[in-house]
Amino acid sequence: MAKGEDRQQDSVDHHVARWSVFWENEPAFAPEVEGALVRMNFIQREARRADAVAFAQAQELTAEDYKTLHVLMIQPWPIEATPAQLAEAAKVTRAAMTSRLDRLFAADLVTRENDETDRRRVLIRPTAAGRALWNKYIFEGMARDQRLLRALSHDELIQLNGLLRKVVRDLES
Amino acid sequence: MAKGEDRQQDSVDHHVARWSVFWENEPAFAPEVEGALVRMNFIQREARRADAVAFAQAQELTAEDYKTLHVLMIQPWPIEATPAQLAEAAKVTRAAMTSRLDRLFAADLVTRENDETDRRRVLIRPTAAGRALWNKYIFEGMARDQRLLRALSHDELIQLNGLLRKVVRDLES
DNA sequence: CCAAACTAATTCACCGTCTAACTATTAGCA
DNA sequence: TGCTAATAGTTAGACGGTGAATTAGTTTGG
Repeated sequence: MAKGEDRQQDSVDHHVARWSVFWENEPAFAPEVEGALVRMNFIQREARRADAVAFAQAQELTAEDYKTLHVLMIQPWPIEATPAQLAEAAKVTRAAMTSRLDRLFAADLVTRENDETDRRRVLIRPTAAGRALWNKYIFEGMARDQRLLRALSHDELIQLNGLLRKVVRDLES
Repeated sequence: MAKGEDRQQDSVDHHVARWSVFWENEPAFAPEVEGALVRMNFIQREARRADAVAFAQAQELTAEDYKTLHVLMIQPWPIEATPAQLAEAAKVTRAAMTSRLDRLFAADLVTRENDETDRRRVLIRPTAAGRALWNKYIFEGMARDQRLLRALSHDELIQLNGLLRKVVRDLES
């Protein structure tokens, strides 16, 4: 803003401009910080909404259950995982993963198998139907993601990842 | 990546690199798109987690209830709003807002008043205690947000907002 | 070698959200 | 005017998540 080139605004600019009136001389208020977080929130929300709509129409499975299937399919190990590994990958608690796996198991999309070398553990594997369903939706999901960020050129996407990567690295250290 | 300058990686780079093996020649798979979305998700999740921790320690109010108080305090109108307006600002359904307001009302942080000019409507106003509580937490929240994005310089934050603004404007149109 | 500590998966109670239905009130229009 | 449609807020029931407690199996150290 105020850079000679009169950049187009979004709704977040309006919100932040109004807040700035409250906290004009307040050092804790950083408009660029608040703006960036609100915008990321907006984009994420839109992504979840689009996913939910797609899976609601499909009727075959929920977005959550697809995500579970997805983290199972892209495990580093061939094609099996424990509930705990899946819970970590999907970023939910183990209790939540148990209930997700109940549904996938009931729909014959995964198998539960006792690990004989450590009998506390359970090994989850996708069935043929599970693999087929994942294949059916994986590319549609990617297409939705591309549509979401279609406003950015390839170079801009690389630039965006560069900035986000700095933040993530800092938070991970 | 592969630009002469050997940039530091984050965990998302590893995931995406592994996925790339699956979909090497698949045009629907855009590593920069998936990376950007996963990173935004990571950052948002971290923000929510930090907020939840802060309010759990405080014991006075949940992060959700604070957010409700917040959207009430920063309304464009002097300092009153209907449940519907608050629901839209907080991005939850009206039903969810009803239950949030029940809690705030029970804690004497807001008042409910019948609008005599349109008797379907209810006007919500913060009490003195509600205003005080908002004031108590607003700057801590801003400080958390700044800490979250501390890895970026001022210029980088402006750059980041420029990119995100493009995406948001596209999605809003 | 066995008790204590740890780990894996599950169950349970509770929470906050959502959708859909319902009540009350207002607006539109024949 | 009086009927219909739209709108504001709430309520009811289901869903998915969490954290704590439970059951079962494994590891560790005196």
